[in-house]
Order: sequence, then structure tokens, then C-alpha cells
Amino acid sequence: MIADPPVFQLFNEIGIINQLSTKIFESALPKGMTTAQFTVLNHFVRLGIDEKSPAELASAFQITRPTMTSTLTRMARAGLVSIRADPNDGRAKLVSLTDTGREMRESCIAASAVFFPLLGSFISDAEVAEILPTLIRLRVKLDSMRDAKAVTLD
Amino acid sequence: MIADPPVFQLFNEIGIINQLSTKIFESALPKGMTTAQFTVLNHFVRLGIDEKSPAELASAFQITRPTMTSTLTRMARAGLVSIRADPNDGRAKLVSLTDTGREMRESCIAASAVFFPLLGSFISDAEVAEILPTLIRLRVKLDSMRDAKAVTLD
DNA sequence: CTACTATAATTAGATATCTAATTATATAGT
DNA sequence: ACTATATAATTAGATATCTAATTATAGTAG
Repeated sequence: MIADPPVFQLFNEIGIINQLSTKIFESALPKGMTTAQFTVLNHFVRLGIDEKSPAELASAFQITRPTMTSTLTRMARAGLVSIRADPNDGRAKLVSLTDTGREMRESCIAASAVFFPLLGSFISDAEVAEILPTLIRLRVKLDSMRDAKAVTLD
Repeated sequence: MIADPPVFQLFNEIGIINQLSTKIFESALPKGMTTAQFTVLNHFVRLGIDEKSPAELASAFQITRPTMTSTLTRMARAGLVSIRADPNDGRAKLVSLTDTGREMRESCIAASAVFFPLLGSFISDAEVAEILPTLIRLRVKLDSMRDAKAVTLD
């Protein structure tokens, strides 16, 4: 019974929460905007970043580079980011926000503000504070495993 | 700063955990098998189900019906499930496991057994027991929101 | 300077997932 | 019985995500 162990149940709940919360959040965003794209916009503004390579962005969000290429292509097509060749490295590129991207981020934040009171009623700050450290520990361990290539058990 | 509130950090961690755990689990599965497909196989065996409609399966896993159609199509192509018309309802179909499907589930379980000791070292049963109830409550509330269509705030 | 290796980005091909629209069958109401 | 509504499944079209393979540029070693 693989789904019976508590750990599996935990991953199951986490999967569903992820799916539902992502969709609910996106339902408030402007038409066409996605969580993945918003995350990129927000990253630049929050951290006050000017330019960053696709590889660095992929690493920051813990997704693969092809995935980031894919998202950035769509964002550039929508005029949200601008991408130029890195003058110091012929292989690399540099991504930056456009004014449109900055405005879009503002719109997303304004639109999603609707959810704050709602989410507060779903889970209290105290509860979040109670479970977050454990989840972070788990995430860090899972992440360290990712680099360990295959699962070797002797 | 939308990503700053604790709740957002929580969803962020949950998203990463979901992504990592899914990939790690799949890395142990036979080539081509996915978590989504394993979940279907396991559902039938664990609950001792003989036949179930795509709609019921979609509902059980909280995914949309087109998504389930898509997964079942691939599973049928791989010979893991068999699908027949529902004799009592001309609109519906009935899905059941094939012997191949049952064997595949066994293989998956055997293969994933590797992870048990590993996961146990990542998060203890006590920790799981501590955070699971809160996550379940959150999931239930998010789920109830899904039917509430749009977020109406007056 | 040449050859090997490492890194950046992309392309190719696949799965999972969603929303919106379509097709077919049931069910209910008049 | 006929019409209107509801439900089952699918198709169409899109995004996010992955792995494997490709292309181009850097860096290192001899």
C-alpha cells in the first residue's frame, strides 16, 4: 500500500493544495497571466534586480533551463521582458523588465489583494508559522537530493 | 510585496516540494510511468474497485475531466487500463485495470520502496502527524472555494 | 594553438494540467 | 411528445514542466 504511509498522504495533500492555490491565484490575474510569469516579474521588482541571465532565473526558481527559456519566450512575446545578448559572454543572455512588465506586476498585485482576507480565513498566521519551518526543512532535503543524480542504495 | 506574506511563502514552499517530490518519485518508476498514471493504478487496487467512470476518477483525484481523458487515453494505449461503454448510460464509459496494469502497479511499488528509508530521514512520522491536519484543513477550504466560481468581493 | 571539457541557451518531444467549446445522451417540465 | 436543461466525454488550444539532444561559446590542458 504505497499511498497509505503518512509521508505519501502528505505529498498527496501538498499536490492538491499546490494545484488549487495556483489556479485560484491565477483566476484573479489579468487574462493570460500565469503564476510562473508573475513570479519572474515579482522577482525582479522585489529584489531590485536590473538584469539577470535565464540560467540564474531558472536556478532562483528551481526549474530547468528549458522551462525558463519557454516562459521567457512567451513573456518577451507579450512585451513583459526584454532580452539582450550578454556583452561579456557570447553564450549568455540578459533579461530585464520592460515598463509593461512593471505595470503588469502592479496590476497583478492589486488584483490579488482580493485574496488576502480570504486566505487569512483559510489559515492563520500562527498556523503558517507552525508548519512552515518543517516544510522548509523538507524542501531543502528534497532539493539536496536532486543533485544526487540516481538514488543509490547499497 | 505579494511574495512576502507568510501565506505566499507557504504556497511557494509547497509548490517546490510538490515539484521535487514528484520528480524524485518518478525517477524510481519504470520508464514512461508517471505519478498521475500510478495514482490511477493504485486507486483501483487499494480500494478494490472493479470499474469506475472517467468522471468519477477525475473527481476522486480532483482534476478536470479533460485531464483524466488525456491520462486514460495514454494508459489505454499502454495497455494499463481497459475502457468500455457503460451499458446503463450511453454517455458514460467504464474504466478497469488490465493484468498489465496490475503488474505495473506492483513494479512501481517495489521500485519506490527504495525511498521509504530515505523519506523517513527527511521528515519523521511525528513531524508529518504534526503538520498534516493543518494542510488537510487548508486543502478542504481551498477546494470548497473552487466551486465558488469567481471571487466576489462586494 | 589545438583538443577536450564545461557551460548557456535552445530545440525536440513528451506528460499533466487548465478553460472553452463540441457532441451525444439523459432527464425534467410543460 | 417536445423542448430545455444537465451531464459524460471529448476535442481544441494553451501553459508549465521535464529529459535528451543540439549548437555555440568559454575555459583548460598539453
